[in-house]
Amino acid sequence: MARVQRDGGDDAEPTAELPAVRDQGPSAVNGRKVPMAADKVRSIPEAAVARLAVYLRVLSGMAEQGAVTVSSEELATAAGVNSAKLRKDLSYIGTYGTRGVGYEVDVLTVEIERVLGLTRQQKVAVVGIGNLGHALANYGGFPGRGFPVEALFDVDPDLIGIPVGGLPVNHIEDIPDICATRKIAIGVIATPPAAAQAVCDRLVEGGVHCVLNFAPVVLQVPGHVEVRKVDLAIELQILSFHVARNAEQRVSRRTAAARASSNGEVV
Amino acid sequence: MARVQRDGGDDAEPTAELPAVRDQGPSAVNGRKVPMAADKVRSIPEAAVARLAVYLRVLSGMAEQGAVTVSSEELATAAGVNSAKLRKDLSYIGTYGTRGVGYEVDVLTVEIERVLGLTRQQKVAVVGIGNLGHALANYGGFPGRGFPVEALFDVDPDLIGIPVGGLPVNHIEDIPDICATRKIAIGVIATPPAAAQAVCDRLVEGGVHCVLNFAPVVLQVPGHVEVRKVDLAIELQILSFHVARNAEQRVSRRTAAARASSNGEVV
DNA sequence: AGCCGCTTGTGAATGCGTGCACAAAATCCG
DNA sequence: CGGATTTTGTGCACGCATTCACAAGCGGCT
Repeated sequence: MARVQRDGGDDAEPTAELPAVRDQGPSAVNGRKVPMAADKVRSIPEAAVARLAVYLRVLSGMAEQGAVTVSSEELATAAGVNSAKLRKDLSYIGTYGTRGVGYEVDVLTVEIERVLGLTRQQKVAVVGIGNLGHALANYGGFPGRGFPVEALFDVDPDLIGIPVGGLPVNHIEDIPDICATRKIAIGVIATPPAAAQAVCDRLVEGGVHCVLNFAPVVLQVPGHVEVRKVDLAIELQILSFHVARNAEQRVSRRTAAARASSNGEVV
Repeated sequence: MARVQRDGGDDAEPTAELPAVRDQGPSAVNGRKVPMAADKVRSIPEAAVARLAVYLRVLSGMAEQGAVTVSSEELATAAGVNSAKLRKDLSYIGTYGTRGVGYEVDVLTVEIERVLGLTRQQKVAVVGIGNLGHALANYGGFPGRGFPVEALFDVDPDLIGIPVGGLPVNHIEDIPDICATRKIAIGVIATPPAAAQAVCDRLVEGGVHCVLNFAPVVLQVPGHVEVRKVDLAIELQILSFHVARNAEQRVSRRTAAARASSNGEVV
């Protein structure tokens, strides 16, 4: 049966609790610090993972400017969070800071990359070479390099074989085969909404476990598949909500002010 | 002073408490329903707003298929959430359901649209007419119509004046003027990261209160400006994290299985 | 009319994430 | 070498969001 798309919230997975992931001898092999992190990985909150990615980008910017160490305060303001949150986020992946000093930029970079799985390259396939798909394909390895685009798909016969961003477009029918043989890890869906579910099914069939969905539909996927969605319309509508809310507050403030002034009060 | 980008989480606003949203005559069928909702609007959790937008889309799909009423259960599964959450989300905007029956599709649609501020059209400007900006400009009023793109900007002199999606491209310098005169409500930043902050400042200068940022930078904006960001790289890295996590679990499960089998246990 | 079954709306409980505040640690300096 | 200073790491408390579970309410059926 098809499970429902998980979207930053419901954790009701069949992963159960499984508190016994760690090996029996807990302190048996204490020499290294890595195994602890390996245990901890499972417990990093999703929100923290997203922020880790932000820290990583900020760090790379700092490294370019020759920074060697960075304090939690600096890094936090640069990333737009408060320092306590940053430190807690970092504590999920281990303790790589030096008290009284800060963090070594390159150490932290490497550790975050490791936790995010960026040491291995994740191959990406883009499906739907329309306006958006075109843009994605031309991103060329995607920012931060580590996500090479290794397959493109579309239904349009006129597009098949045409190279986009240096890669020929294949037909959607070939998704399962090509994804399987090229070991695609992440599928990006940039098709019209009507086609998205079918495309997604083919991706899953091809062994893709992670999907980034730009189509405005709720995808149904088996439980082991991770879906993230990026939805333009929804982002705009959220902003619209804030516009409306602010306009409303402004109105009510104005009426309140009017009322107050008619009462002779000072605003 | 520049406030930091808020990003789906910190709600530390002066929203106060105001617990009782009074519940006078429920079935009193007071001619208007607007005022009550107007009070409530402020207290809708951000996460719920995002889901309301999803419900809206699902509802419009159902309306097209001729559905008149829908139960919370149906709507919930179609939207990929559980029904309790859906009902609570809807309860934030009022009580428009009929017990024992469900919700009228069109009533619910209208009410959600009203809360999200979609009754008024929000004018959009797109800055940065590269691959992505091109795609955005060609979206043509954006999905769900209600977000007309009314201005395009870029630095490239070769692009100035060229119509993209039926709209001429203006120079970035003119952002403040044009946004102000055309009453742009939402600015979309699709520039390279280096230019994003300057563009954002100009948008704010032009009176834009809401920004949708595609550039991989943390924007600094004054407190009254709402920023939402869509970051490809971060989405991919989050997926990458899940790939790594799953791979790891699979490995540890395998080693566990190996250990178990070597112990003669049955897995 | 009155009962029955169905579905909503919501109080209460639970869980999770955030922010605070402080102890622990490390460096620097006298 | 010891104290002052700085900054990390984290226990704790708070608040928000999710989920549960059930009473309230409505339509249909007899």
